[in-house]
Amino acid sequence: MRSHGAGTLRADHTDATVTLAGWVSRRRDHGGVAFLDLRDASGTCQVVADPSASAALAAAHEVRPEWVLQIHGTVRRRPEGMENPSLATGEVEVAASSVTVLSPAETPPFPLEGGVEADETLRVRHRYLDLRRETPAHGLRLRAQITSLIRRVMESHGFIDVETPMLTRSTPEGARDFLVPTRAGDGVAYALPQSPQLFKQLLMVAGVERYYQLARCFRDEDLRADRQPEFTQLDVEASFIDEEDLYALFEELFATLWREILDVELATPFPRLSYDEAMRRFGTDKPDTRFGLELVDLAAVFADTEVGVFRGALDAGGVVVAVTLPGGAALTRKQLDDWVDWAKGRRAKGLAWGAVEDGEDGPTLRSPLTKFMSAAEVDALLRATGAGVGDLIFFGAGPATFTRELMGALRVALAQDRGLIGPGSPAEGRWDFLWVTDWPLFEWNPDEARWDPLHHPFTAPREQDLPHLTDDPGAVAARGYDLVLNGTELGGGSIRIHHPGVQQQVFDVLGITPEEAQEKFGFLLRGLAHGAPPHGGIAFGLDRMVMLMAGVASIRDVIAFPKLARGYDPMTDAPARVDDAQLREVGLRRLPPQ
RNA sequence: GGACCUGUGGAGCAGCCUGGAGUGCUCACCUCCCUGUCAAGGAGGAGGUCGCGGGUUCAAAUCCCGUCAGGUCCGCCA
Repeated sequence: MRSHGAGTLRADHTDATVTLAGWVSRRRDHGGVAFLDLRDASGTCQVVADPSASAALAAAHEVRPEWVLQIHGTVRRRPEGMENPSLATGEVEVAASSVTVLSPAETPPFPLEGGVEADETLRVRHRYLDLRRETPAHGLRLRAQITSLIRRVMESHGFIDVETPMLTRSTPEGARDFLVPTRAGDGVAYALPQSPQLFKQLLMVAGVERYYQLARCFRDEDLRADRQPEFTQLDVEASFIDEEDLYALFEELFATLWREILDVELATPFPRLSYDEAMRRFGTDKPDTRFGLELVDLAAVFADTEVGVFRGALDAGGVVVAVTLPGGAALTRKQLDDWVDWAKGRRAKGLAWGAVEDGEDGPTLRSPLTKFMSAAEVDALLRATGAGVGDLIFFGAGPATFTRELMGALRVALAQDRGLIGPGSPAEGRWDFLWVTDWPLFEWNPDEARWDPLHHPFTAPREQDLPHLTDDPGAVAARGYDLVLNGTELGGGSIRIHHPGVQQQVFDVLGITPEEAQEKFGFLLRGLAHGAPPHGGIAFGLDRMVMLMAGVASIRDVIAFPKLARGYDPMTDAPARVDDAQLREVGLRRLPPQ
């Protein structure tokens, strides 16, 4: 069928007789001579048809883009000056002796060549065409390279790939489950796994010691640019290890990936930041450290303030936090109002600001709040923030976590707005990996008036905090860790609880009774009682990883067949209505229309 | 569930603010011409429910209300 890949031909193939097969990407027909760019999985090569093979020329006149052809011909060097340096095969061309149409094609519904972005729905509906384009095709190949390397590195450390069930029961990740009713009927259903969490822990009980899997996971939640209802994790669990073993292993894995795929040498070990420090300095548990604009706590500056919103926040146990934007004093009133609106869009009551200007006796603050601030406060503020003339200070005041997260989001939005990150920015080419460590085990849920696990209920508490499980759950630190890259959470995990007793203590804090625990996770608890090794693990979002390495903005670009809003797939038209007979078989009945 | 943005021949856009004939651009498509192009070029041509519904108006792509679809974000989700 084919002797060579179109993209593999080089000057050393000169005079070789070749048979190519592939798609027409472009046709340039001059009447007496016609050029076809023939594309296959290996790349593209120019085919020339001229009157010396009149049947081939006649066929070349007829073909259209995306037709599938087989070409017989001879490789020859292009005439002097006709080389195309932008094509890998640009030194040569194939002189066609015959052109055979294997398959004609309809005109594509959107252009496949050139960088024009077609409508998302159209691209996904005709995904088999979209994947012929360079960017998505590259995404798929890059993904395969990454998974191949992952397997190589994991296996070199003795990890074995074990499959876990797709049809299982609800796992405690907290997201909505996809349910799979079955003809067992009577209101029972499987759930698709949100992650293989419990299975991998049981594999540790089983003595596997080193498990990994490129595991498909399912969560029935709303989509985002970096979130799909089904996604793939590099899922890992190991016995007789601690945090340091994991850090070293994955620093090696990522250094290998970046070296072999991107030709980038990562600095290891990766920096570490405690959760607490991340929240204080960056207002997020996944800090982007490629730029400054760090948060500054102003509690000391405004300890005795008469600024109402600051006073109120501090008296209520909250915080006052600043972000300084260098050169921001030049922002117009309209731009400032836009930032205030941006904050209100995130449920903030407001966003105060102050511009540092040149006064008669040194820098002064131009701000709606100035008249409530003493000269000493302004002075202390400028020292605390390091703001100088021409800079702008944004203030957030309110409950600690909410305010820090707001200002952290502001910090990132400002960086995007000012071109500190993104294409063409100084941050381009930077890969800021960091571990976030020392997470709290629990987080207070004020709506439900209870403690929730910050990670999941199987995360081990730090040994020395065990006594606090009963007297001060909020003070218990978890043996958890997240890996963050350029402000994106790549993955997270923890050392797990391997004592049934500790596990029940944690359930007690979470308000899970022994009966409930038995019902939901009895199989895990029974496992832990049969000689569980100390173990821990981690899971990484493969799609996000590939997305960042490919330099694309959406994980849809690195998934072969992605879904759109509300999990809709316009290609297969899924999810689709199920007929009544099928429903009856699985013991379900349609609700009457509302 | 909410906010914002988008919806105009097959594709990408402009037109909308300030209402007046489906008006324009680039690409694709069809026919013809053309022997060195690589985003080939030239001549001609076809192709429209301006997302949908309602309202205002002498008149709506344009203004108003509703609705649907997509995107981004918030909520949600590690």
